[in-house]
Amino acid sequence: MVRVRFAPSPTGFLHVGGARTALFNYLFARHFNGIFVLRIEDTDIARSERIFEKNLMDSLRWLKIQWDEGPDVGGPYGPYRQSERLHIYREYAEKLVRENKAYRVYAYPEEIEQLREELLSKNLPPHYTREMFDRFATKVRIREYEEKGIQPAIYFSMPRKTIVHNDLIKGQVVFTEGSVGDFALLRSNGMPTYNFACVVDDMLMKITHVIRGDDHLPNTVKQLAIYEAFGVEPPQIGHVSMILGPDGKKLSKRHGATSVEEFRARGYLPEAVVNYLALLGWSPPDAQEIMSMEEMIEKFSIERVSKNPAIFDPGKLKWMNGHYIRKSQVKTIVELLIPYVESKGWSYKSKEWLENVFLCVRDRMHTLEEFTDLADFFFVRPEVTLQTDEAIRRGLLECAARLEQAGELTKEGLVNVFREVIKGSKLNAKDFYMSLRRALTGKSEGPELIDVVTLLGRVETAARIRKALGVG
RNA sequence: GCCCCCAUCGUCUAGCGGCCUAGGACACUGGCCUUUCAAGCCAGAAGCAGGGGUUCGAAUCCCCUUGGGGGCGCCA
Repeated sequence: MVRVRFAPSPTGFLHVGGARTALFNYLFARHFNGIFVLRIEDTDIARSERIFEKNLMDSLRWLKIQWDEGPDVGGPYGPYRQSERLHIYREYAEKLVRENKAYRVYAYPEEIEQLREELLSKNLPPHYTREMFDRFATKVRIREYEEKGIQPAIYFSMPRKTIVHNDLIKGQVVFTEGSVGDFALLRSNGMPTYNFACVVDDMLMKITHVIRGDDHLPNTVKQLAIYEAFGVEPPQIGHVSMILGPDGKKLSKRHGATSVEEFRARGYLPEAVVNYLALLGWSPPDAQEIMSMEEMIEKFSIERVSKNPAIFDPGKLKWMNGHYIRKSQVKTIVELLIPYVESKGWSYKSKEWLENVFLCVRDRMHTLEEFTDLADFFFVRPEVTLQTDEAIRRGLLECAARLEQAGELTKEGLVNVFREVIKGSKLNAKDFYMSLRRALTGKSEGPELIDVVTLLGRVETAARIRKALGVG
C-alpha cells in the first residue's frame, strides 16, 4: 500500500511551490490507489498559527486535493498535528540517548550561536561535534539547568561515514563523510526539530514514499542517519526542483502573486491552477497539456518528473485560465462572477441576462476578475460625448428614433435597421459602427455590437445614443 | 568557506546513442476570419552554455570550465 504525505508548516499561506508538492504527492497516491496524508508541522511555536493551518486546508480543498488522513478527518496513525505528538518525540529521542546515538547539550542557544560564528570566522564549516559541547556540561551548568527547570537540548551524533541516497528523481546522491555535523533533535523547550519530527512521523505513519522540494535534499542525509539509528528502512524519497521567479531567484512575494489564496482571489479557476502546476516539472507521456485531475492521476509517474528548476510563468497560467473559463459550463462561471458584480454594487436583470453578458465578453477574459472591466457598460451607462461628423450624427439619431418606434426586434431586425440607415444616408459603415460602439460602450473595442444592442434593449440603446450626442 | 542539485527556443518541456533537417505548449511575428478587440484556424521566427573525451555515430554517456539554484539554525 502506497502511503504519502504532504507536511506543511502553518506559517503562511499555501505557496505555489507547496501546492505543486502537494499535487504531486496526491497524484502519486491516487495513481496507485494509495493513501494521501496531511500532516501539520507546527513545531515552530513562534511562527505557527492556527489561521494559516485553516487557510492551508482551504486552499487544498479549493484545488480539490483531498487527503485521506489528517488533523480534521483523523486516521489510524494520528494525531496529525506535530504539536500534539510531543510525548512521542521525547520518547524516541530518549531512546537514542540511551543507546548513545544522541546526547544532551547543556549549552545555551546564544553560546551555540557564538560557537557557530567562531567556526565560520575561521573559514571552517559550521559543524558541531560532541566534543565541542562537552566543555559546557560542567557540574555547575547541569545544576543550573536543574534549578531553573530547563531541559537540555538533545543532539544527534552524526555517524562519521559516507551515506548514499538513491533519489526517486535525482538518482544517486552521495554525501561524503563529514558533510554535516551533529544536529539538534529536541530543543530545550521540548519541541522537536524538523528533521527529527519528520522522521519519527514518517516512520510511525508508515509513509512509503516522500516527494518534497529540492531544498530538503541536504536534510536527507541527516534523516537517513536517523532511520538507521532506529534500525528502520527509510521510505523512498524523491526531490522535486524548486519553482523560481522570472528573475531566476526563489519565487517570493516580490514576484507578484505566489499563494494559492491570491490566485483564487484574482479570479483563477482551480482547474487551471492545478493543471498549470502539474506541468511545472512534470510532463505526461503524450503531449497533451490540458488535463483534468482524473487524467493527471492516470498519467502521473515519478519517472517523468524533471530534474531542472522551473521558472513560474504567470502568462501561461493566465492563458490556461482563459482556456478553462471558455471550456467551463456557462452557468458555473456565472455563479462565480456574481460576487464580482455585487462587489461593484451593480444589479442585473436576471441570471439569464447575466449569462448572455458573460457570453459576450468570454473570449476576452483571462481571469474572472477581468469581467467587470470588460462588461462594465452593460451595468452602467458610459460617460461619453461623441465628436462626430454631421452625417453620422444624423444617422445615429435616426437609428435612435427608429429603435424607439419599432416593436420587439429580432437580431436580424436590428441589423436591418442599421443597414437601412447606413444605406439611406450613404454612410461609411465602419465609421458609423465605431461611433455607435463608442456611444453604447464608451470603448473602441468589445463584443459584437448587435449582441450589445440586444442585451441593452432598444430603449436603452436609443437613450445612450442621444446622451452621447448631447441630445434630449 | 564547505556540501549538494541543475543545465535543450525568452519561458515550461519532449528527447533516455542512429528515427533530430531537435518535436509540442505559452509568449512573439505574419496571414485568414471580422464593422472593433478578442477567440479560433494556418504559417513563421526562435534552442542542445563552452571545451575536451568515449563511439562508426552524441542533445543523449564521461571529465573539466562556466552559469544558475539550494543548503550548512534549539526554522521548516
